[in-house]
Amino acid sequence: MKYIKQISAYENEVITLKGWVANKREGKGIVFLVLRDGSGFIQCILTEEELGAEKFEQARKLSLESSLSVTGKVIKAEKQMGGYEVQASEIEIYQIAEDYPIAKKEHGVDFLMDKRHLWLRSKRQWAIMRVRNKVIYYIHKFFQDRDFVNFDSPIFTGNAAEGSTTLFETDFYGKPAYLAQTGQLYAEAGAMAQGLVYTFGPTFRAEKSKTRRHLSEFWMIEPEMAFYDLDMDMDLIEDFIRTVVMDVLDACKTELELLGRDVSVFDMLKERFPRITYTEAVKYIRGEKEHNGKNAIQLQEEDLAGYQAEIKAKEAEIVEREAVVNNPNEKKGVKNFNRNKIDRLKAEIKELTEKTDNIPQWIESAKNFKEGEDFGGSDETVLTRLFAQPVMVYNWPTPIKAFYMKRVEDDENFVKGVDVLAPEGFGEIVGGSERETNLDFLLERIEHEGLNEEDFLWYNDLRKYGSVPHSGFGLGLERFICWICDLKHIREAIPFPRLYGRIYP
RNA sequence: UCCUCCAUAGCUCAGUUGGUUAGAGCGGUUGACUGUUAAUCAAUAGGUCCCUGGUUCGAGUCCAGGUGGGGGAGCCA
Repeated sequence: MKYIKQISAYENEVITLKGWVANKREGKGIVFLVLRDGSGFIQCILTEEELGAEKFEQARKLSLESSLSVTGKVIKAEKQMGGYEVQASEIEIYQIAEDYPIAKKEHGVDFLMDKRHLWLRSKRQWAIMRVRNKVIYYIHKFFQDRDFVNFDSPIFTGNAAEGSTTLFETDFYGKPAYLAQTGQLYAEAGAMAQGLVYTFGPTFRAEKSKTRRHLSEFWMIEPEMAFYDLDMDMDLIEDFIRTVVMDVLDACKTELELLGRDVSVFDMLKERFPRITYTEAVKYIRGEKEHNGKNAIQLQEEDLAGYQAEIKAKEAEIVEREAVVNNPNEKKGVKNFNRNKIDRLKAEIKELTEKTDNIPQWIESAKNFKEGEDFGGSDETVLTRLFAQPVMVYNWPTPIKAFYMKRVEDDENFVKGVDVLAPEGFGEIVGGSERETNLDFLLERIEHEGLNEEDFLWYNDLRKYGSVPHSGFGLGLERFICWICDLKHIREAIPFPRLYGRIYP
């Protein structure tokens, strides 16, 4: 069996490929077929001359997503994606597909989400899933290369690990149980047994969030390291992000090109990531402190003006193109082309308008940011806009962070947590901390959070039997993929997204 | 839970200050065209205008409530 991915090895040879019709165009006596086999896409040329009248007639009947095998000669074709095409001498049809619902035309998200099981076949989704696969592989490789042990945490848990988030409740032999929102506490037990561990599994949050950054079910990677302090933790995070991203860029050149991802933005990863304290970050957000002569508030205002100018330009273009469409002497093809362009421009304007509607609120909230609050999505965007690299914000106010984070020496108002914010507005991709080892402090925080102390007896044991400084972090897989692929919405980063109000398919 | 926008053909969308028979493109079907890359030409089929109620001589259009969805806030990875 031969696959499209290896096509270059078979130049001028006759091979057989098996796959599906991704696209088709016809002329008299000739059919152009884009075949996809999962490993890639290739154009096949089916002519009446080569196939004979009967087979050619079958070929003409091939609908989108029909399954077939194509036997033919591999020919170099510079113009084609992948550089080759197949001159077919024989075809064997498995099935002529029914009318395929996903057309070549653009579709709305709601429609595509209902057809997610088919949407996954589209080029763009295909590329994203391939990148996801490599991201997963290189994350494992990163940790395995450094002798971390993959350590699975349970999915059913008897308690909420962090008081704030809403969890999915389920019935566990008559007792209430929750789907895990994090594996971290269990990873800590693992680190005390293995030294260096990482979990890699699904987590669940029942937040009624409707944003492009949230999923109800997502995959998280949580390393936990014995004898690591916060600085060592941050060193590892930086090494981790740099290594995995570089590996993936190298392994997924075709896919990222297909996605139109500008990979040059990742050159900055070679430089050290900025590390700033929460207190400094607040000053940047409010526009009180500048970085390289750039002020966060001004940047937002410039962005807003930029978007508004873009909208005006697109509106002007629509007027021009509408004139073409309304010209009775213009050719039909030209009119259609312009009509399509207008459709797309309108969609783009809609998106830009959403941004321009939001930015003023964001600026307001940034200006009025109160010290001690957590960052909102917009505050993160404002902050990351100042730096090329991912930004590490550390030493957070105690009340807004989880109970298990270690207090900063001599200042109980702050804890040794770190959030890593991805550039380009992709938001928080990593959250980590050094863990509290003082049992009294822990008990105090557990009580303060309103958590049930009995649920944490086992966790507290870790502080009684050979307690050591230790740290870890959590990476949201889908957010990481969004950043690497430049995805607008997190729902594209996972095969079957589970989000508020959606469980089908 | 709150703010905001939206719902018309299989899909993407028009639909004027409320007015007679609701439109276009794509896709489908049929035919014409040897090399196309969402761009040829022609013909043709295709509608519970999201639901319920109201205003009106008359509602796709206005009003109220509901349902579903997009974006954002909160919360978070």
